[in-house]
Amino acid sequence: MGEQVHAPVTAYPAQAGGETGATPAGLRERKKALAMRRIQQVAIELFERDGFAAVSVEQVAEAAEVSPSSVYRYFGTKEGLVVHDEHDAVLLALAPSLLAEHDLVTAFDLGLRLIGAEHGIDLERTRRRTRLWFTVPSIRAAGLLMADEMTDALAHLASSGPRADHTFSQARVVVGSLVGAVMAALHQWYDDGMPEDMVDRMLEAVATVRQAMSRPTGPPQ
Amino acid sequence: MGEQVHAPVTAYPAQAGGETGATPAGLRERKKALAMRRIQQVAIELFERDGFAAVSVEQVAEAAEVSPSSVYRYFGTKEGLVVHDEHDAVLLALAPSLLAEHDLVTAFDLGLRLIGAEHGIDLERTRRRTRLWFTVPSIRAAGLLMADEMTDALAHLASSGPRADHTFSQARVVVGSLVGAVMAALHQWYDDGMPEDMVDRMLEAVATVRQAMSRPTGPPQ
DNA sequence: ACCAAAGTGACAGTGACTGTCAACCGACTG
DNA sequence: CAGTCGGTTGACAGTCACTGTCACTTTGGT
Repeated sequence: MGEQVHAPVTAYPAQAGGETGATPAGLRERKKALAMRRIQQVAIELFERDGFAAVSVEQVAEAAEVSPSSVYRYFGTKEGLVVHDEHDAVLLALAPSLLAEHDLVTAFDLGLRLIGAEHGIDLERTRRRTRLWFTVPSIRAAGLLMADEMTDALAHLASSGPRADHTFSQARVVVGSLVGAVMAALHQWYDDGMPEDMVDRMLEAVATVRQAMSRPTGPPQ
Repeated sequence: MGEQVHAPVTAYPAQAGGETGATPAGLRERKKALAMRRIQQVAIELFERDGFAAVSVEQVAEAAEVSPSSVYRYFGTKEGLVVHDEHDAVLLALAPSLLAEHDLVTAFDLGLRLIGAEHGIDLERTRRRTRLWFTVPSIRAAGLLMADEMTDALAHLASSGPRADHTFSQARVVVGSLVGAVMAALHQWYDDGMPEDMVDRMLEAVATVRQAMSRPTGPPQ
């Protein structure tokens, strides 16, 4: 029965109709997307100003002029207000074509550039969200769960397409390690004061892993 | 004020005195460790039987003959009852010596074997906890947060010791990718019905990453 | 205009989590 | 062995995240 799940982070409620282009067609969806953006904006500002714990979902709802019910419908959890990322859907939509033309690691590299560019457009927003990410444990947990689900989704795509040169099991491991590396890079980027080179950090991380792992240091004994 | 943090997972309350050998010295600590083990055992059984959501912390406390306050003091959150792992402290304690004698990836490999052996001793318990891990999103989130903190801790150790051939930044990325790979392997192990070869799966994962990442596929264009 | 479907807000209820405080117990002092 | 000191425990009260439900409204198609 009642229990604080903290979970349905990846339940992108707007994903229903299966979008293709940049701007959705339905007027209904557009309004929803707009409302979500406004609510998230308001929430992040309140969280940064007064502290995540000190702001209740009800306050966010009031400030955004919607009911608490709607906040939960849209974002699932309080943490979802911060970690929900509209660009995730874009990446997921683009992934198949990337994977059709490149090998896994290269496709990941390209996807990273794309996503990074999106985030670079509103870097200040990205900074605010990242600050909350590393400041509030429960937000980080929710974000990591999202990353985990993304890993799974990408591994599925990578192992199901035509050019798939990995089994699902292998793809999962490779994507998992890539995501792990990027997460670490994000952490380092945050520790360094979040300068403008976020994407470069992440790409560099992939390169670092490549180097460290390619050293032929077999299992000992 | 008042907020379900889901966080202090890595707060090993029993770690206070800085243990060295296998069995702690203080009688007080021993009782605490024993109580924690009993509580966790009871909790996991109840969760598996009735479902995580259907069992309240109060019920766990009652079944384990302690107060709810104590449960929270020991495990921090309801999820902590599942994800808390006594072996983590062991790994953390052993890591410095491993890192002093081997390079990062090799040390990780060895640590994996050790930890894996510990878990192999009570494989059924490990299976039960893993099942809950992948069944209940909030538990997975808590576990991922723990893994993240472990990553950080290991990266620190790897970059601070004498033999450190990585900066903290590099070590963090490498460990991050290794942990990511192992997590993916764990997921795959679960999907395959959790046979006896858990450790081998994880080691294989590291090898897979090594191979996938060593392919000289530089950034395109 | 009419209708079916989907979205919205109001409401009540559960339980996870926090902070506090008095009672208590194990560990060292003389 | 008595004393006492620091940390541990359990009781209690309070907050709020989250769930389920339902009447009401809005939207998109006829």
